[in-house]
Parts: sequence; C-alpha cells; structure tokens
Amino acid sequence: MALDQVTMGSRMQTEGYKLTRPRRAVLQVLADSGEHLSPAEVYARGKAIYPRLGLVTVYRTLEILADLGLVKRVHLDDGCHTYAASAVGHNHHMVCTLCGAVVNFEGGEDLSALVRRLTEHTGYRINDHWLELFGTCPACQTTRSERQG
Amino acid sequence: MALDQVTMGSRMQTEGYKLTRPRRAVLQVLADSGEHLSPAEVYARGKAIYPRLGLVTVYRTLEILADLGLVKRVHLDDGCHTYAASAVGHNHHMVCTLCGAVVNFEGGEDLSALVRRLTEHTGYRINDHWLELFGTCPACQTTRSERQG
DNA sequence: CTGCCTGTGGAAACCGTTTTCACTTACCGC
DNA sequence: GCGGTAAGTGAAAACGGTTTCCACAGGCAG
Repeated sequence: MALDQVTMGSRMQTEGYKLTRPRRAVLQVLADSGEHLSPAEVYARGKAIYPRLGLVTVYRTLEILADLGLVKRVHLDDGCHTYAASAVGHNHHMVCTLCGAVVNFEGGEDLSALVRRLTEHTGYRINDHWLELFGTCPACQTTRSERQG
Repeated sequence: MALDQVTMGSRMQTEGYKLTRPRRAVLQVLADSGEHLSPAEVYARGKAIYPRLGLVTVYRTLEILADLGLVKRVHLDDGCHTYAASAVGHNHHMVCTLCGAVVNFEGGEDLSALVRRLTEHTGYRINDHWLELFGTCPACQTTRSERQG
C-alpha cells in the first residue's frame, strides 16, 4: 500500500520542512492517486485542491519527496519521468501500461540472488538497483479483452 | 560483450536503413566506448570522426538503434538519459557510477522467478521489464580505495 | 501576536530535443 | 561507372519541460 498524506506530511516536518498549503496539496494528489503522474498532472490536480498552487512548487516538492524516498520517480521509455507515492521499505514498482496504475513490491530473495551472482561473476560492487516492470493490471486485462471482442 | 560497429551496421541495412557516413560515425563512437554516453557526448565524439556530423542526425540514429535493440537507453536518476551499445539477447545493464562503464548481463532464472511470483500474487500480466544496477566496477574500487587511503 | 526565515509563484531564462526544409548521398538498375 | 530517386542530412528555428530569479506570503517559534 502506498503511503498516505499524513505519513508523508509528518515525515517532511521531521526532516525540517514546513508543511505548507501547496505542499499539502501535492501530497494529497499523490496519496489519492494510484497512478504515476507527471509534474504537469500533479500541478493540474493540485490546482483543484489549492488554486494558487504554482508549477515551480510542484517541482520543488516532488524533488524533496523523492529525496526523502516518499515518492518514486518512474522512468518512462520516451524519456519523460513521472512520480508515484512510495511505500515503506518497498523499492520497486510495476506499472500498468494501459491505465497507469502503480503497484509497489519488494525485490526479495530473487533479486538478492541475482545481485549476488553478478557480484561474484563481474567483481562489481552493487550499491543500488532499480527495477521497473511493465504490464497490464487485472482490471485492464478484462477491459481490453472485452473491447477486442 | 557489446556489439561491434560492423554487426550494428549490417543489422541496420537488413532493416532497410541506409548505412551513411554520419550513421557510421555514431556506430563507431558507441562501439568504441564501453560507457554510456549522452546524445551530446556522442555528437562531440562523432565530430572527431566525421566533422560535418549534425546533432539532429545523432538523435535520429540513436532512436533507430534503440528501436532495433542495438543500443540501450540508460536512465539516470537526474532525468537525463544516455545510450550504450547493447549485446545480443542481453537485456539489462550494470552501470559504474564512477567511470560510467556499462556491463550487459542476462536476468536469467532469478528474474524469471520474481516475475512469476509477482504475476501469481497480483494478477498483473507482465510484458516487459527493465532493470538497472548501479555500483562500482573493479577498476574504480581499486582507484577509490587508493585515493581514500 | 509578532518577526523571522523558509517557502511561494509569475515571468523569464535555460537547455535538451524535435521539426522544418532545402540540399546531399547511398543504393538500385542499367 | 552513371544517373535517378527516395532516404538521409544538418543549420536554424520552434518547442516544451525544467530551473532560476526575485519580490512577496505565510508557517512556526518565541
């Protein structure tokens, strides 16, 4: 489950960031959305909550949240990147290419084994990794097969 | 091992693309480099080989090569993306964060197991995945520990 | 409540990428 | 080889997302 607005908010305060109205709006947008959103989309939705919100603030807030690990950057193949609410201790995500839904998951033992194997074979010391899975969520699988009829 | 210039060139021709001088220059740059390079870097190096090379052509050639799977897009955390020569049948890469060296590898059984596990648990149908590992290559580990002394 | 200092947002600058369009060149058939 | 043709090229301009600037606003501590 993705982090909620309150959790993200208190974490920001703990880290010494003020919890302002524009920031609350951005947090709410991310917490309420199961999808990954571009800065422009966050801005558009955030305006509905707090009309005076500026795009600049959206960028700055997203950067802070990404630094704190509260949201994840999702890199798309076309070069754009979007953001999705993160989850505690979970490091990866699975993106539905049809509806944009994002599910967080842990790499677990499978990934650890892979990293271990590579370390042994190549001598690389691996500090970080980043895995994205793309596919179709259960809901979109149904919709699609109906449409394709 | 990354693909060489000749292999990439003939593959382009097979696919119906002309093998022009500018394209040869781009191929050579990528084949000669073990690192991931930004379009601007490819352009700079390509100019040394073929001075009349244009940046536009670099972008277009990189796009063709990425479509054919001959080069891989490497996504960096700051949002920029760079390109590295690919290898046949290998789908992932490991990037040295110090020198930029790129090593290709196969996900193998570990990754398949992870995908299978997630498919069962979430109902997502996974079509594609994308894994990047970041770390330090053997050479840089040595250099670094010497420097840090 | 008051003040301070962080945070804000409009406008402009910035920069990587894409489009445009007249010119060039690889490749095919002869 | 040689010419025709369509794909390819590159300089400049357009474009769009992101960052910077700076005067103003608003959390939060006292």
